[in-house]
Amino acid sequence: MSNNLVVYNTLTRTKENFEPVNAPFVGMYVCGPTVYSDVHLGNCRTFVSFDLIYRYLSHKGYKVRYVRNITDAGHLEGDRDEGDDKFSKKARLEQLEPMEIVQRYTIGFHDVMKLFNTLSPSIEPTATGHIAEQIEMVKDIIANGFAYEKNGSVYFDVEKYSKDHNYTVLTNRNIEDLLANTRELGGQDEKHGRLDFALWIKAKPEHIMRWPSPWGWGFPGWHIECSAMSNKYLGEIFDIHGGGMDLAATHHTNEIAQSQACNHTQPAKYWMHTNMLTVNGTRMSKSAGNGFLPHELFTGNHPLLSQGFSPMTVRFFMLQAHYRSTLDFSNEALEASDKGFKRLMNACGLLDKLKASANSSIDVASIRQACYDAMDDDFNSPVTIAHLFEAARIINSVYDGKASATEADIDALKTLMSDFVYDILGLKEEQAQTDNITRLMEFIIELRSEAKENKDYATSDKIRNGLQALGIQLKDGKEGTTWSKA
RNA sequence: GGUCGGAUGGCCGAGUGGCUAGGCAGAGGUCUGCAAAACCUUCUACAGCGGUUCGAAUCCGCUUCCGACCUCCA
Repeated sequence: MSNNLVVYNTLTRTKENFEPVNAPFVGMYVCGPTVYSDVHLGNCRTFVSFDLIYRYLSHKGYKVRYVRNITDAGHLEGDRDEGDDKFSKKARLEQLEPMEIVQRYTIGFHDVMKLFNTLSPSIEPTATGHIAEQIEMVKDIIANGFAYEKNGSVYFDVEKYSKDHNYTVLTNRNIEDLLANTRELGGQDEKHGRLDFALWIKAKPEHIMRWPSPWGWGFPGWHIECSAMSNKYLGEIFDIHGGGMDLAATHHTNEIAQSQACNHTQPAKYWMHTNMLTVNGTRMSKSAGNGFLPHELFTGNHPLLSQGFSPMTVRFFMLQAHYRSTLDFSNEALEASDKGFKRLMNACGLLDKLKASANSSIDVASIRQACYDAMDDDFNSPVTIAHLFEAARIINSVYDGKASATEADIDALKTLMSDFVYDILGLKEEQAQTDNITRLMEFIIELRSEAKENKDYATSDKIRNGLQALGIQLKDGKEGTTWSKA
């Protein structure tokens, strides 16, 4: 495995050489979804981005343990550590058990991830499955003097922590400014300081999701689950901790404080944050109500869309932007990606039909190297894709007889596309063609060819136009006719 | 208000001191029974104003505009 990879680390705000704590093993923790409603495209972008990272690290030979949690408890409506648990609230609204909510949306999440062709994480732990670990961690933090219990709840003492540690290490903010600008606390608040956050929350009588603890019946605060589970499965220090950029300021900042207070070490060596998907320049989010749901996108059933876009088109669209850039979601941009994606996949489909020559007029090795260079530069998928389009152009040229490739060149092209398009970018043919359809099309094309040879263009055009209407495009080339889905 | 990040051609989106990003759209051409596809050629850029430099989209300063975070949110 070559060791040229650089990754952008939010901790240092620079690109750093990627040097795993314990190579060739890599531990990667990504904050997963809160399963109280459908995932929207913005959520999906983050998971597609980390899927790319997971795939590339694996391709380079690292043995990656990829942990992505499911948050199924403890996520409150507001971050003031009061108000409703999201699951309890949703359960009341829909007259269901909280765990029915969790089950429904967890399955929905997995279905969507599968459509986007993301690989499953190595471990997908749930918050409710790790209550004991969270309680243990809270106990340790109390024992270390960085948390206090008040009326059955436990809070993290941020001001005390910040005396010896850099609480805002991720966001580089000034703690005094934070103190000055944080909202006023409610009058009944139990916290010592206004930046303090809950590690454990006492359950109110009507609260359904509750567990026994040394401090009474309650439930864990949102941030502690990730600290406890990453610690359990990846150790006190692991390589990559990731999530959406929106999590950096609060969730990840608090995770670092918790781990530091418990284990005396920062949990992750590299913090990676993916940028937001926007709609008309504004962040797509659940609360803003501008979220696209995957099925709205696939069916085109949305006011901003003229047509449906397939999951692979959307994945390709996402990969055409760098993961740290915002990506603006629009019908026009998706249409462009749709066509580009089809062009790339069409070239891949021609690979088996290329004829080898004795001479070569192409240079595959330099394209392969350029793809690696791009991916090594903080997973720059858009540049990688640009180089793959160069490969596609070459494949088309060879197919047209306008460039020549040796047997070795063709093998190299096949390997290149297999490695980068399928394995690393995680793209795939939209629908595997069944043998029957392939044979059927061969038969139809043969009939049409006969009509053409007889100069019966009325028949040949009727066949072509009829297929066009069914969404199948015929293309007459020098080597015969090929077809694809329009 | 505080912190941070942006502003690239018709659209999306890379790029960071000198060398074509790429995709889509547009124009011309080759091929073709005609199409489509493909291939070749080609037109639209670097928010504004200063500064540094032999040279800046790229570095610095200011201005304008936009966004994110500071409330749950990937």
